[in-house]
Amino acid sequence: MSLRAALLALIEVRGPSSGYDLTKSFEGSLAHVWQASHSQIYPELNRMAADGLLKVEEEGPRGRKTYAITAAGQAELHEWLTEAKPEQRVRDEASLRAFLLPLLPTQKAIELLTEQARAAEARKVDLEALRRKVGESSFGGFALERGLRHMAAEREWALWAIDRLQKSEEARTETVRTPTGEPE
Amino acid sequence: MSLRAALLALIEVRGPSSGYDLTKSFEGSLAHVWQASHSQIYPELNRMAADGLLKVEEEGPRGRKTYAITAAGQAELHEWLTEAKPEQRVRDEASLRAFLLPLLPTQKAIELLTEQARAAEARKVDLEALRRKVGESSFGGFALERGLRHMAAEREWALWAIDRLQKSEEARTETVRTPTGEPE
DNA sequence: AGCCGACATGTCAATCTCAACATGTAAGAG
DNA sequence: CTCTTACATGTTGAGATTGACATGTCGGCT
Repeated sequence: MSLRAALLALIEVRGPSSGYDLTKSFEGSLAHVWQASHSQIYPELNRMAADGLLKVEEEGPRGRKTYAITAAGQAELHEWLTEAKPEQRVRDEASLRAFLLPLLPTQKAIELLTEQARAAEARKVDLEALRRKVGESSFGGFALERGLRHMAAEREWALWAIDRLQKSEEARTETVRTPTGEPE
Repeated sequence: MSLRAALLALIEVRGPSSGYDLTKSFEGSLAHVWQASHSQIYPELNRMAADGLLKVEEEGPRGRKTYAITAAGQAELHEWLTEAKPEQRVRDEASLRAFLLPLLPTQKAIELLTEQARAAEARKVDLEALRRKVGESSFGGFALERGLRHMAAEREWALWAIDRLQKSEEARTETVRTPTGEPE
């Protein structure tokens, strides 16, 4: 359902568009939040036209078909935006990896977390650059800010986890050195 | 690949388990990070056994089959945990909704964001309760902390977005009331 | 004229996921 | 003995997604 909503929304804001245009849009800033390639988009546009949500407004050169949103399409989009209950479940490889982290030896876990903190920081820098480029209040601005905040949270979590692992490792080493009682 | 990794990891930490056991595990705290139902788990276990990652250790009453991890399975798990590059792409309905937020009239957007902030807070409270229940350093502890931080970020983002929308709405109303120059 | 890159649309097979359908056993309560 | 609940394992059909295959056009450069 999300692909439909995304396509309806894109056509709503861009005006009548071809599958090719929409594919390009999915390669732009939208790629940060949802991905779809032409092999998914073209069939979906055909289905949506068959369902009356879109209509082929114009057939141009090179077989180009321009889809426009219909009243039914606008209704469907509005319905999705306001009524449809958002999918709550997370299914995120990063979450799963965080869950399974204790399976790794401390040192290896710290290495991975360090890399992850670095990656989150890099992604944050990218998003900041994107914001400077597209301006404060461009279309995807809310999503951009959201991404930034989540990346910051991710990075801080990784640093917290590293710290925790290091402390427990120190405690362990200490215990080994002086198994009982005070040192010396 | 993630389902395989999750199943291998569960069997690694739980010891030999049946599909039924593993299905129950997916209904527990693991459900916060990854979901799988028995209709996905049973066939996957069979494939993994065929691939030599698991072996049927024991057949019990009621057709119960207990799967144990093999050396190849342990190798595969270790490989996934340490070598496999994590999937970076996000495909998250919440992100898409954030992206499309400007399509809504300000008031409606504020309503939805308010609900979202509430939902994030509720989820945060749930996770805190879970942590109190299972203890500080239980198996999923890192993922739990990560979830908490992301929920906090989500809530703060929603509040920020509400504030921003309210300010732009006030500015708009103000402009309407006094189209040019100073009031009065 | 020939070639290349961008434009433009499709199909297909494989994989993942979900909800629904389907079947049967064992244990305990009444 | 019957009923219910938990145990236990499947299959199947539909939808989502990906990567590879496939085809053809148009404009500009050499």
